[in-house]
Amino acid sequence: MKDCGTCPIQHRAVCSYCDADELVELDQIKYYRSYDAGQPVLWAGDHMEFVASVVEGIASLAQAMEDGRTQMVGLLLPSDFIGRPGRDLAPYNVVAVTNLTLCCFRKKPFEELMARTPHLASRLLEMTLDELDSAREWMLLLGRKTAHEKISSLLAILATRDAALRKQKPADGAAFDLPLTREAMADYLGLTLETVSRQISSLKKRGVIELKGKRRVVVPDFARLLSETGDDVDGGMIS
Amino acid sequence: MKDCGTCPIQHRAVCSYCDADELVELDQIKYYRSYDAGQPVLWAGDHMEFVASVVEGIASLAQAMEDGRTQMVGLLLPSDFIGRPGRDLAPYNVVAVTNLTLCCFRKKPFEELMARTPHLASRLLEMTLDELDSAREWMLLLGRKTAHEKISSLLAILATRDAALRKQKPADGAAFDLPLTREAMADYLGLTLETVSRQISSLKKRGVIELKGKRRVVVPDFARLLSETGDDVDGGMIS
DNA sequence: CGCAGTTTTGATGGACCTCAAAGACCGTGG
DNA sequence: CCACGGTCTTTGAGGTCCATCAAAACTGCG
Repeated sequence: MKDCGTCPIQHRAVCSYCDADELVELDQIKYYRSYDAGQPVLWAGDHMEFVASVVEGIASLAQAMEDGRTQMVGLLLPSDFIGRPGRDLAPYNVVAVTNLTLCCFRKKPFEELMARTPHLASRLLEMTLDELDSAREWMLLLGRKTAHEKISSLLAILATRDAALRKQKPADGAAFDLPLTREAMADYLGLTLETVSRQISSLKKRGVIELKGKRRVVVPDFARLLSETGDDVDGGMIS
Repeated sequence: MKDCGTCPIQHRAVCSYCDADELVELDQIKYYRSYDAGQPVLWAGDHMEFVASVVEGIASLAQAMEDGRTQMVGLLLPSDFIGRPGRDLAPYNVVAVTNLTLCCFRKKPFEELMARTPHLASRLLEMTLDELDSAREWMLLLGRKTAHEKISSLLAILATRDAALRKQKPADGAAFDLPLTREAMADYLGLTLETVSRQISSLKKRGVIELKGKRRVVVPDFARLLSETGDDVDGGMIS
């Protein structure tokens, strides 16, 4: 049980608007839980006895069809929220992509607390609206972008987010880890893993990116990468 | 200015949890506004001076790329909400698909009211979570379904929603209007209008649907239609 | 009727999927 | 240390679904 005062996501999580009293209440119903990379957190249809904030690591939210086709519908990063007040059954599969630490809240008391304090509810509304925006952004990618643009967009987003973690803008020469396997990227982008691999090879061959080892990506010219995404060079990204 | 007491969406709209006092306050900041089919409501980047509920008709929410590729990211039906408290600029194009009536609230006072009353905020949270679910459902369709399954899914959803309007389950022989042009369907499904047309012709030829005139669709065997969507026959649809 | 917008249908090509095999990486155990 | 298996990745060859280009048919309307 970690202390909220040293929590790395305290300023962005669902509890970020809470005052000291509310944090005390939350403290009483929370517990930490960890998962190794690859482990499932929830299966679609599971009964959920908690809601949670991602403290560290990355989780994926995915839907599967009966024949095995899979579409990732969200990447859960530190401070993102898992679960929905008022809902019992998990609608999607949640899997730990990297080693993962969650700050879980027992669902029932969390819902009661939410009904009593507007701080939790209003922050959750903000976060949900943000997620809706990124889901819609992703719909454009899935429906209208080429394989080439899809990969470039994903890399641009990962680079941007990685820079944001250090409170910077993505710069030329920026390097970041690629936390996803080819298959996970394919499931996120609505492609096959072979196509993902080919497009990455092509970006590498054309000098848009460089690979240091298998997991580290270097972007020598960020504007060049952006120009491959199909988005407006300036705007495009909302979040 | 219509009376809330006779409003057709009073039990589902953002104001559905409001008590009489709150409705009085809302009444003072609201106004009706109508659009003909095809008319734009908002362009991406516009300054928004109102938020609104759809009272009657259908609007589309769409993103466009510079080269003209367009992806619809939402269909706004009666009781759906337009706009986001706390945001100034419209992120998407909103267009009236059919004749459309909105119940608009001046944005600033609406935000103030929302900060004061949890009723509005909690209903909006619910609605936003529902929209997030359908956006994610749509991501699976866009990323992983075939053209064939996409069209079938759209028709199944339209049939289901139409039945829900009369508080029924979709039944064999159910008929409904197709409010979208081929192009609008294509933009929603991430296809070209030619592909949409061909798939509809194929469904018609195989007897899965019948067309009465140009706009009316009859579904002789609803289970048959569902089996063409690629979804679980039973569950699949969340909303 | 003639015209503009929408829809249908046809022919062709290309982007991406599928199937297949080889190569890289990594931990384990002999 | 190297062999070995497992997982992930790359690369290749071929096929298919859907986009593209093009034109005809249909619809509604002045």
